[in-house]
Amino acid sequence: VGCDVTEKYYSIHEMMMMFDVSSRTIRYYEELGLIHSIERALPNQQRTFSDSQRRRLKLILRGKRLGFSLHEIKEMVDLIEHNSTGEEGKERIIAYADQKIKELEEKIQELQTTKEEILAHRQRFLDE
Amino acid sequence: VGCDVTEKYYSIHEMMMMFDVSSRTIRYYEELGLIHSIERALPNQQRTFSDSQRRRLKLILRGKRLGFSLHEIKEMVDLIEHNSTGEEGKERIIAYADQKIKELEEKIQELQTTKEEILAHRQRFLDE
DNA sequence: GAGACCCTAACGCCGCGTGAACGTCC
DNA sequence: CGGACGTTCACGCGGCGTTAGGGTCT
Repeated sequence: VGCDVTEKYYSIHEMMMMFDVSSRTIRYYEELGLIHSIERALPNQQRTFSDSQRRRLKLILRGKRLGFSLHEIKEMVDLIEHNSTGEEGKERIIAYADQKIKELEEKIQELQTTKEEILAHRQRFLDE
Repeated sequence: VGCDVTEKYYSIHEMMMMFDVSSRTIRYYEELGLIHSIERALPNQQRTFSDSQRRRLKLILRGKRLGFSLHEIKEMVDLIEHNSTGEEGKERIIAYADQKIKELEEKIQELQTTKEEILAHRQRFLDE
C-alpha cells in the first residue's frame, strides 16, 4: 500500500465514500480520461489512486455541480494542473484561462441576479 | 395582431430570433409547461406569446446557462412569478425560496473558488 | 402551384449515469 | 467458498435535433 512516505493512496472504495459517488462513476471518469489510477501490472487488479487524483475528482465534482459538461471540466482540470502542456503554447493556455475566467464571472453575475430576484419576490410575498 | 394596446405579442419566429433558440426548443418547453402560448381557437394554428412569456423564456435560458435542469427551472420560474400558488402554503414557498437562495449562494461561492484557482495557476504559469 | 412558413407526432442521438451478467482474485 | 472488485454490454433519462406528413398564406 505504501510506496512513498510522502503521498497518500486511496482505493476506489475510499474514493466512493469520500465523495459519495458510485464506483461505476469513478471508473467511467477514468474511462474518459478525467482521472487516472496508478498503473497496474496485471489486468483485473484493483485500482489505486494518488492524492492528486483525489483532488482531481474533487474538482470534477465541483465542476459538475456548477453545470459544466465533463468535456469542459476536463479542459479546466487539465489547465489547473497544467499537465501535458507543451512549452510553446503558453499563450494559448493563458488565453484559455482568461476566457474561462470571463465565463466564470458572467455566471457569478447571473447567479447574483437570480438570487436578488428570488429575494425580491420572497419579500414581496411577505408584504403580500 | 393587436388586441391590447398595452402589451406586446410575439410569434414563435420572433422568440427564436430574440434568444437564438430553435422552434423545437420553444415547443418543447411549452410541452413541459415551462412557457405557455396564447390559447388558439383551432388546432394547427400559429402560436402567439405574450411579453410575460418572453420574459419567462429569458429566465429559463438563464437557468440553463447556470446548469439547472428544466425541472428545477420550472420550480424557480413558478416561484418568481408566483402563479398558481395556493393561499395556505405560504410557508412552504418561503421555505423553498430560502432553500434556493442558499443553493445559489453556494454555487456563487464555488464559482468564486474556481475562478481564484484558475487565476492563481495562470499567475504561476506566467512566473514560470 | 411552388415556397416558406406553421403544426403535430414520432423517432433518433448525444451526454451522462446505471444495471445486469459474468469473470477474477484473495 | 463467498464477496469485493474487475470488465463488458446494454439500457434509461434529459434535452433536444430531425424527419415525416400535413396544413395555411402569398
